[in-house]
Amino acid sequence: MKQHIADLIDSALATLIANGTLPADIQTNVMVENTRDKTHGDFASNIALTLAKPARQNPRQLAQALLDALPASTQLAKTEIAGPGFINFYMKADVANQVVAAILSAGHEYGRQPANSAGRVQVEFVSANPTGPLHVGHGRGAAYGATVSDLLEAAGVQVEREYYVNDAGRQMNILATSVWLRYLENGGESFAFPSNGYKGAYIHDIAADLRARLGDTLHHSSAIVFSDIPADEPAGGDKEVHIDALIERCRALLGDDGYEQVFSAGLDSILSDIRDDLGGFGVQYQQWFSERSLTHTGDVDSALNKLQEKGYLFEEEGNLWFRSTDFGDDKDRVVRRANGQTTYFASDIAYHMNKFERGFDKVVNIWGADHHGYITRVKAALEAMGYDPERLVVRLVQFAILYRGQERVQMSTRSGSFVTLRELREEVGNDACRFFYVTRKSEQHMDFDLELAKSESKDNPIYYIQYAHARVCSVLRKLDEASWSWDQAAGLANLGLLDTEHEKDLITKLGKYPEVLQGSALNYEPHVLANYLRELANDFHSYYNAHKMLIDDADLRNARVTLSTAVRQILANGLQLLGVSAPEQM
RNA sequence: GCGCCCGUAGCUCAAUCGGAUAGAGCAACGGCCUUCUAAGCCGUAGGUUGCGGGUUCGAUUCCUGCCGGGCGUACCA
Repeated sequence: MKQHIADLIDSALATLIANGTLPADIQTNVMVENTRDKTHGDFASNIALTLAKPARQNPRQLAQALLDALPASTQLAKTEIAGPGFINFYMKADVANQVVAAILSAGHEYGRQPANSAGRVQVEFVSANPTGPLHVGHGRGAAYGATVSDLLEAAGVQVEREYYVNDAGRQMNILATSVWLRYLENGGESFAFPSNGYKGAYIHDIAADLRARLGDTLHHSSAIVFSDIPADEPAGGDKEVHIDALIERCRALLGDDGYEQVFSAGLDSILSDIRDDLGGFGVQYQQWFSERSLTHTGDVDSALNKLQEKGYLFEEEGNLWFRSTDFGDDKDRVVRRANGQTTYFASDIAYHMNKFERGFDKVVNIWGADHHGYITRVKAALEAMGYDPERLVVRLVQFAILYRGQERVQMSTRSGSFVTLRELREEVGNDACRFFYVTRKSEQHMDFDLELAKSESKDNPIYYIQYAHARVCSVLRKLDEASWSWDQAAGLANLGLLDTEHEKDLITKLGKYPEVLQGSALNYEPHVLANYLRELANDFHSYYNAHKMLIDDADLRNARVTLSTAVRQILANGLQLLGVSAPEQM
């Protein structure tokens, strides 16, 4: 419809240029938008306002000239000039009503673009370090990433969802050492657990499993383990030095094979827990990408070689640096330390090279807001390697602050006193979790109120929307129980009877769903769809309250029930995209 | 210090890539159940969009300077 109106305006503009009203070289950019206020019609164009200056004409007069030159259309009911020079367009009712038939005929597919019609995109999200269970902060990234992925898929994009597993580096070594120390405790040793170690209960579980599987093959006495280890912080030492020394001791005593057994026991257990957790949250991945694999496959070396060839690496004090300042970064970055160890950033460069080599049209990274400092340097590396950095899209997700009533819940992974995503899901339910997380713009800070998410009342927007869906189902059940009949074909034929404000508003709202979905997807903004569903539910509740559907007048009854089922279809489609169930009864 | 994000009703947040009178929900106040689910609906009130300039027909939106908050500024991952 927008396109149709734009074509009409283009035609009118051509006429005005031909008859000399407008200069031949004028720049025209026709924009047709939805009106915010229905007293302004269904669609509006600001074309007369934008052309007023270059054409040196009064905008309202120009608008009138355009209307005089506008070709006749069978779809428009009327046009008018309003305000400073807007042209408002009113659709004929039967044109607007066609959306109901379109929705019922397409059903679940309504609003979706044909699969794989809009390119191929990778979405990487969550990618939390596998050092412990996911906590509520990760939940927002999970819900956001999953929803954005599903929305893109609905927009016709072929989506590959990926989790980058940070299974390399010091934190993982701290984890392995923590597991081993608990294993030793489990075998009867007693000592002060390092203040910088992982103290969660899950470490005990992993250690117990390890002992059950391997017996005491990894056992050493605490006297040997702690001999000559620098003091921990509570004893007046440095906790970092302390834990690093323990890591080295662990490696030395266990050897490569033994250490690997402990290491992978921790990694495998936590990773499978994360997988299970996300699966339960309705979040699926096509790919779990291991950071360690980048070293094994040689991707890290080849990425560094690539930068070397292009002349962006230099050595200083034994370290190998990437000259990222050539691409707008604040300072250059180390990619390989003097001791030969490559840095995390080097893995990141290799990983992004790997992503780009896989040929996606776009690569979307969903990162926690604390990673925003990395955007510049990663894009710098991509550009240096000869890739187009514009193909990398980074969306930052701000942290969600959890409240229990008025009280703020504190979180800390290391101390083990955090609230896990799993606990949150069990407490408030998956539907409320998924919905609450995406109901705000991702870059907005967000307060997640547990009490509100749990409440089964109208305060809780998710119940409100689900209830609208259930209400339509309820009407159909009543229809069955009573002696009423319902004929969808007759309903569609009688949509012209729906002339109340409530009904016209509902139909208008339904007509906007495809572009809401499209805009929500392409801008990575699920909250737009969430808000739309809230509004649609609101319109339906108002309608339901004002007019009875189960009435004697068969034509009107058929029309109203038919409209209601179209609303139900859109609610179901939208909720499914948000990862929320659409219950038939509540 | 520098960089990025944010600042909108008492609270939590919108505002369709510059549009018309800045909108919802909570909370407050007043109404609506003999009627398809009151898990709902209707109404009232609530604003100098942090502050000051600038750009133009028109600014919450773009530019600039302040104020306030968050994050970052690693040879950590």
